[in-house]
Amino acid sequence: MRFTKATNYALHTMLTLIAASPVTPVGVQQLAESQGVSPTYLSKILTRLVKAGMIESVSGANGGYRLSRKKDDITFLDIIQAIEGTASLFECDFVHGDECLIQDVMKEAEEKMESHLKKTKLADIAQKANVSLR
Amino acid sequence: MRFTKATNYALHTMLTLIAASPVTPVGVQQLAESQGVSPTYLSKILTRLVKAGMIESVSGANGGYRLSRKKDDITFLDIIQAIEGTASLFECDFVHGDECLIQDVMKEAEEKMESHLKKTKLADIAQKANVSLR
DNA sequence: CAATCAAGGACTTATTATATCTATAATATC
DNA sequence: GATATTATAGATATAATAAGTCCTTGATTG
Ligand code: SF4
Ligand code: SF4
Repeated sequence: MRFTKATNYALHTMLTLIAASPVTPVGVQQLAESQGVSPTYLSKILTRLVKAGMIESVSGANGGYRLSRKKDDITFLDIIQAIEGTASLFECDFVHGDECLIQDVMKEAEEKMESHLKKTKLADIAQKANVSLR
Repeated sequence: MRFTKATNYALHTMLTLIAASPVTPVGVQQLAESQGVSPTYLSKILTRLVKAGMIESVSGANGGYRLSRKKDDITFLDIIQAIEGTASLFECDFVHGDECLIQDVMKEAEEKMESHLKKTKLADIAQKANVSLR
């Protein structure tokens, strides 16, 4: 079990967008090039962020993507869940009674992780270091 | 990103072994049947637990698997790492300087989860409820 | 020795991740 | 209004990993 590369791309793109102008959109071409990934693929990933309401897209010439929310509202968890989904990391087909002690432990562990990802805002690290890719 | 089914099998098997006799081994046949998984596949999984030193195997007739450590030494994390490995959940090909703020956040989040899995012993829940499978 | 059991290698199948390609729709600029 | 630019979306392709099977070998019991 690993986080997907898509999550990695999403995080880096968001960092770039946070550092960029909140008005002038950045094209996927440019975003993709700096990460060494194909524009079409990155586009698919970013569309999920759009649907999650974190960024907005601008079609047409000079179009691209820009933030839709305030920087400070965006957490690591938001981005990760937009890409990876919100399903539990530990899935079990059966249901043994209302409560399962195994799942309880696993879920609680997961929540510890999510809690940290939720309280860490992307803007926190964006200002600390302007991450230069590649 | 999800935990694999192999981890699920490993956890359930360990719970069974903890509840079972520490001397008389339990055959993989029996362990597999109770979980609805093939014996050969489960065998592969259990071999990893053997190599991790948590259980020991007994070949030959009336053979099988039994605990090698004390119950109280075995944590969720032990089992999970024996199956899933210990690699970081968030991998990045590049190395941008000694420290990367993104990886710092992700690693710390991961450690929160691991910390909980490490402090929870399997024996804790084994005694609470004798999990009956299926 | 014969039956029983785990270990391990080679292989297959299923599922998911990681793309690519093409067509379509929206927008800006001229 | 025509053209270039750019995101969206569906279909498809490839790669990687998970999940499972099969068969052989070697250890142990009785
Ligand atoms: S005990 Fe819990 S984790 Fe195990 S099979 Fe039952 S519901 Fe699933
Ligand atoms: S900034 Fe960190 S996570 Fe991003 S590419 Fe560099 S090392 Fe990797």
